[in-house]
Amino acid sequence: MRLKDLAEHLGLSQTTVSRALNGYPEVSETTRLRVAETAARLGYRPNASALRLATGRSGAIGLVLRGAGELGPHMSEFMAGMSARMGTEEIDILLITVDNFQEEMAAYRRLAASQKVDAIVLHSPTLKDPRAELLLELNIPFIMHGRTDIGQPVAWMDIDNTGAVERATSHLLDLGHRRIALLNGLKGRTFAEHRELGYLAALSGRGVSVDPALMSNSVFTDEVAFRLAQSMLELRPRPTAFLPGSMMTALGVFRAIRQAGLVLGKDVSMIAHDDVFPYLNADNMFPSMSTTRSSIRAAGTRIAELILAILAGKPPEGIHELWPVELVLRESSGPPPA
Amino acid sequence: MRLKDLAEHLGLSQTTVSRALNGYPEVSETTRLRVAETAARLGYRPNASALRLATGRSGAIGLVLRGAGELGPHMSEFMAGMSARMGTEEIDILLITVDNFQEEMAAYRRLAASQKVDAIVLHSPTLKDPRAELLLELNIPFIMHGRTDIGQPVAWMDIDNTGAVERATSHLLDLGHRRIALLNGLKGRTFAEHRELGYLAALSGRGVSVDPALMSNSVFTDEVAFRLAQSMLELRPRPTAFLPGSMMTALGVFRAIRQAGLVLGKDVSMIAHDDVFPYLNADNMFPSMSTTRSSIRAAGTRIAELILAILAGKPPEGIHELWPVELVLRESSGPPPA
DNA sequence: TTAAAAATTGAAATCGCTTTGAATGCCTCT
DNA sequence: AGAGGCATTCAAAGCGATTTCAATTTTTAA
Repeated sequence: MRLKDLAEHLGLSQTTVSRALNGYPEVSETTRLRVAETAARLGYRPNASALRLATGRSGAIGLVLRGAGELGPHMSEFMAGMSARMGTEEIDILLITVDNFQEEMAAYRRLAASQKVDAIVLHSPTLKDPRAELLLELNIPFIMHGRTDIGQPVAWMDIDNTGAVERATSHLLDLGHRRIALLNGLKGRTFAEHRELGYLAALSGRGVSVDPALMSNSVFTDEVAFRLAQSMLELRPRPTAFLPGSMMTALGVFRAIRQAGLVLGKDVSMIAHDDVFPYLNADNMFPSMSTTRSSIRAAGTRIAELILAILAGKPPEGIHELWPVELVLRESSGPPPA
Repeated sequence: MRLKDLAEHLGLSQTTVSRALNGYPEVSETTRLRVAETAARLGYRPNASALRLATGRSGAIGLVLRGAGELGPHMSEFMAGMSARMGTEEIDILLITVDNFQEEMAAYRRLAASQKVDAIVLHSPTLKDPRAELLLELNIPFIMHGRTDIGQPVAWMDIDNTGAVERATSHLLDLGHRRIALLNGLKGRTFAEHRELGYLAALSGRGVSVDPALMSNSVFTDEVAFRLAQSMLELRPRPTAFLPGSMMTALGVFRAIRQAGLVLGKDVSMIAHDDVFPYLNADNMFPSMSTTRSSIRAAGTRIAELILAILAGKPPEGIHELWPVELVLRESSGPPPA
């Protein structure tokens, strides 16, 4: 069922039918109703490719994932959030996976040249992210989940990682902890650097010296965290508190603590960063987990909203949004053992 | 940079340039080379919308998720697998989320009418899945991850859930277990029904009676599993073995076992189904986890391959693929306590 | 040397929509 | 009654590619 068929069926021209369906004013109310009714009855939907070609809008936004493994729990929550918002509009999400940095850059060039997407979501930025520079150069609208500093203004939305870790660290220091381990994300990632800043600021604020052995950078998986925590717990004096960068990491640390015969919340404290996974509730753990909390799904929804705003004409360079992070104290954090 | 510009730049017609780029035989080797070189140098890429309109192929395959929450660890692994394969081709994945069954059906109708996708991947089927009937009626190619019985042949790829659970259950029975708890997926889902079949077959094969209190149906999350296992462990006589349907479920059961002061692998045995998550390794758990194993990511890759085959003309009704499931015995399973 | 066949190129139609510019009919006003 | 204005409608020109069919040039064969 093409527009042409529908028009013939109605005894009208394509022009009029198109206008009626798209809500243009120069169509009489009676025809509009008749057209709408018939279109609905016959299940007419404009051909997506034709519509895109005619309007010059692809009606899609792109998300490029590096290494397929990047599609983990964090990313899928984020996407769920984006998708929930985009579903309402007629915009869909294009998922592209690449194997490395080179391919990622190539993918952006391809997306731009083929005009497959109207905008791009950039995530997991580094401090000076060349991808942002490329997209700027390619002149394709984009928004960054996170921040980068490339000398030119870009649209971004981020959470206050520095503030979050600073508060958590300060709280532990207030409780009397002096050996606090930070299980951070990969070196070079903006969020990890920001968290480190918060950690260091809190320590130096109280005049506590920094022990590099208590700082690690890695991916956020149960397993890696288990090993890291395990070896840290062998240090003497051993750390009395942990700051795992994600809930997955927290699970690994938790295991290491138990493995060492220690009790979480008594012998060792922990404040994890919680991106709020529906299937991993900090409240329902034993002991319940103290967290710095910020819903990554909500972030996805917000990013989608901001993209829509950009596509509607809002200047990207003005879009900067920093979300505060909650500190939720539960049973896993307490004073250090005497 | 449009084809027209490129053609003018080369002093050739659009026809010839198009042919040269698409590898048609009626173009001299020298021109082809010249065209290819220039196109690469100028970074020409055909406009995706125009190409789609002209060829009638949308170059995308659709994946509809119900309730955004469906985009959990299983789905993202599956998608990672699909995406890895699709990336090689010029086919992208369209992600659509809907809120309920009605909307899902509507989404398929929309996809079909607007010709936004060339094919659809159907997942998490029920025993008689109306979505499959709809897609058949809409005459849009699709493949099902899982199985359904609607009286007409559809393309599918599935793992042998029945066989997997039957073997795991039989093994536990052989070890002497008599009270074996099955933590199954949602009632009505084909995979869950198939697993139940395997469970029941193994029990009746050894003349062991079925206790409905040891069978549950739920989503696969840590939390729910924890509660279910906790209440099952209060039964007397209590179960001596668990069959959790996923690794998330296994973690919850694990917690419940420890919470009850019992030791996994000694007091209670466990064989979990492992979909192979890169961040949750059965081998590295303590104790290491016995599993029935089948990579859901590999399944995604295979589904992508089968879709490509269908798009290339292979008749869907002949595509049926049943993957065997490995039984990997590790420390979490042993004989019941004396 | 020339006719026929093969290789190579191009003009124009096509895909299904939106949108511009023109046309039609009907009022209203003088 | 005729002109100007408004509300509707439509024919046709894009959008940027592929593909059909025709035209031209080059090879081959007689």
